[in-house]
Amino acid sequence: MIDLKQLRSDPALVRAGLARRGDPAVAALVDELEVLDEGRRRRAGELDVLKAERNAAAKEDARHVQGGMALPPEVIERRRELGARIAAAEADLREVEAALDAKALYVPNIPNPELPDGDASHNHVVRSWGDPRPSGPAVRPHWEIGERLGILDLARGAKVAGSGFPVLVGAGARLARGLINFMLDLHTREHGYVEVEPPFVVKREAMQGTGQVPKFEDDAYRTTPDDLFLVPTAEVPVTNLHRDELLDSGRLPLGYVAYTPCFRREAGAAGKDTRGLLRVHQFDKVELVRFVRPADGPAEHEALTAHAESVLQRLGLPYRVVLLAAGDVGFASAKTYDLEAWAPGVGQWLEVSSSSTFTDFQARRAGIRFRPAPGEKPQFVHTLNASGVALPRTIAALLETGQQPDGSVTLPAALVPYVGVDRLAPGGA
RNA sequence: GGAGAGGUGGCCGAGUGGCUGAAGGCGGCGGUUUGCUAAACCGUUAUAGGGCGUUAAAACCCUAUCGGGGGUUCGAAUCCCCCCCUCUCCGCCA
Repeated sequence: MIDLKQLRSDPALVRAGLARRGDPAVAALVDELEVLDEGRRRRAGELDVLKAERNAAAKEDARHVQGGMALPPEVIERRRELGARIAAAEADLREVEAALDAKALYVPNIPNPELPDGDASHNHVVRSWGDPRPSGPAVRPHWEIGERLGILDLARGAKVAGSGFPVLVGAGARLARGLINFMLDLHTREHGYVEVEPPFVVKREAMQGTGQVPKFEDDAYRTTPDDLFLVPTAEVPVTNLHRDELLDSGRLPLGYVAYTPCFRREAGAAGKDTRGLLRVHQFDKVELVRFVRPADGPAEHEALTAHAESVLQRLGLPYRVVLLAAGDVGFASAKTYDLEAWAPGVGQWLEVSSSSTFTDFQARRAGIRFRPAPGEKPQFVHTLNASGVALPRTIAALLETGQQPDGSVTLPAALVPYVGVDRLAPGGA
């Protein structure tokens, strides 16, 4: 949520920051917000004066009545008339406030100044890890490997739920389960996260708190008649764990790790890189969420990114870390690193994690605060999250990286205890 | 799903129409006492919006907030209606 006070005190800075997103509609929105904000303050001020009048009158009347005297009819008439004026002014104010709130929810976060200018073509690789296996005709894509091993059944998934709902079978299912357990163990044991299993559906307010709603409502699966949303990421239920709370400052930083399935309609993304496991409507993901003091935000973001990276390192998957440009960062994010694993079969870097700091944007929407020190005023926390990591593309990279000439796939040592075998072979499920 | 009881500040808890932003307690903070610790005692301690003010703050003024929304009333934490949540009992059920 945009900070209206900041917009009022430093409109040039806010506008310049938002302009870097490259969306002209945002500037128009900000213009409207300023007008509405001005109107709201004027009306609220007028209403406060009327209410002060009513409160003073009520006190006076109370003395009168308790002194045993009845209120004269003309006084009651005057009070009624004041009440009517207040009611009218309230209705007027409510209307402006509703319009203001509705607009404000559509304003994205201000990109961090460190981000490169421009659109996605200006994203840049800040570091990489590992030696990518060369592609070539003999290096097959994961969907071929998966079907041949009998661990991936795209056709039957499509029959049951439609395209984009893959079915993992036998060792494939065990691989997914093993990956989830491996990642949860890594983050809880070595990185100090508290594991949670949150609800897999959330209320509209929760979606609004993290920024998926109202602007991106069509990307989510929504249930009727309860108006609950299937979680698009564990970020939503986990961040909202502390919605409308004043956190004890001694508890910060707070780190949670959660496994959930994730559901995304991917409206408008049809046809683009959708083969095999590249883009699906339901997938498994282990997510890291942190609540931190604002001053610690930048260092926490680097640490968080490193936690996600360690998963890929343990899995022996070469990857690169990409800093997103101002025109490409997500709506709620101020700064995002994408982690892209190399998939030699499809010959692409696959985004398997996105590590973001939302500064106080989500905290402001969701009302998540802390008191810096006894006696000081509460402040909004900073929220951060990173996938740690998402499964389908990681499985794609694992299959394509580990494939052998004989058709089998070797698994990284870290995974062997979790899957129970060190290689996947045809018929060996 | 049925019946009943509840939801008040960081926490517990009093409060059935005006004197209540709200008793009391806990916790926090400051102080007195103390060799130190503990205890005792005194004081203090909500959030938000706006005004005024400031380098920035504080102080000060107004308004709102007792689960959420609506209503009655000159006036609502308190009365009425709807909704949400929690607890107890019953039913159903993985």
